[in-house]
Amino acid sequence: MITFPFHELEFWYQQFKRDLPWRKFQDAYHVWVSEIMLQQTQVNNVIPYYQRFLKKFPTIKALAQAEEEDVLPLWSGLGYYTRARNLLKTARIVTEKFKGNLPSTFEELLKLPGIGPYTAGAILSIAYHLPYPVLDGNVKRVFSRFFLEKSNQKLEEIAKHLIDQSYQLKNDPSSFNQSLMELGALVCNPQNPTCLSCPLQKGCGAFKKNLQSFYPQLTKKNQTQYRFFALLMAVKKIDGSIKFLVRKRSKNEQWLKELWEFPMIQLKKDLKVRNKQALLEEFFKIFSQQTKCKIKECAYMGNFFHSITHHRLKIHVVKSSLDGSLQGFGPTQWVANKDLKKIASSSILKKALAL
DNA sequence: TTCCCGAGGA
DNA sequence: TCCTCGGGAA
Ligand code: SF4
Repeated sequence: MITFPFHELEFWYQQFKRDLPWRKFQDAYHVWVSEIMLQQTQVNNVIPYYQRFLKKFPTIKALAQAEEEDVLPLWSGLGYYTRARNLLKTARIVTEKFKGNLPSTFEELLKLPGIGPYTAGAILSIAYHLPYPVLDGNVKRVFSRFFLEKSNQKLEEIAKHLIDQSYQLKNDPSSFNQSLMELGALVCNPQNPTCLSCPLQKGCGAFKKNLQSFYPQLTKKNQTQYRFFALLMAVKKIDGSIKFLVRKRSKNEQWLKELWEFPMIQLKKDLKVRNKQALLEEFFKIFSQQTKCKIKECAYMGNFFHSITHHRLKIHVVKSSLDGSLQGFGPTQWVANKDLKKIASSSILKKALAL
């Protein structure tokens, strides 16, 4: 028997829980879509994506009938794009094999692409009200601090025991798990936990010993690697409207596979921005050597950074008109500004446009 | 600049 | 068991 303030936490949750779009309908489909989007992604960034996604695909069957080209644009800028591809794969499997109902056992859920232990637990507890633990980053942090425990294995055991105990007390696993995650997000946050307003304060080990910043165990991080790129925003007037040239990345690229982007060339070293004329000439050389096309009326638009896990990309942007076609970049197309949001892309495209 | 966050493949 | 994938907030 573990001592834990179940009632205080539940009371706090009912009072302070946020009114999030995926809390409106907590059936398996809504829970699944939201939990996939919330993997590695902040709540506030997910909200608009979730709303657009559900509007376009209100049911799992609607999603199953879609093609990747319909799904990926709704993921543009959200990151971890295999999530969207796996979402579609799983929708098709579930529609064919389970008549459109997500399975309600841990083992069956784990077999589905994109569903791991956390997401399986979330679906089982939130949608099906079954006593399965969820141990995401938020919950891990709360337990680690409350029980002064750094071992992942021990934390998993604690999570299992607590959801069972909570269930014995006739608590709904859905609200118990969500209350833990909500507390981790709103109160017991990573950098600045507000222990003075925390419903778990009384029994909390980290609070008692003032050790909040040492729990949970911090994971060692890879060193950031820098890469430098020249990006070409080629513009052309077609039938009286301005269009941009984009290319589709291949499936062999390291990241952002098969997404559309403004053509980029990796540089051996950073460009010096001080001399803009020299920079433009350098840029011209880089692109004309590798693309066999002529760029003219160049303008240096500036640069920005973009992070992809432990890589940090510094991207220089030149806007120009273009004669001839681009060789060696795979499929290309000219797209009007207003249609750029309809293609699958990363947020690099948005950042370049915003310069 | 650093930090945070699940699943899958090697 | 380690390493990889994106992006935004602080
Ligand atoms: S008292 Fe502080 S450290 Fe303990 S659970 Fe609450 S917010 Fe976290």
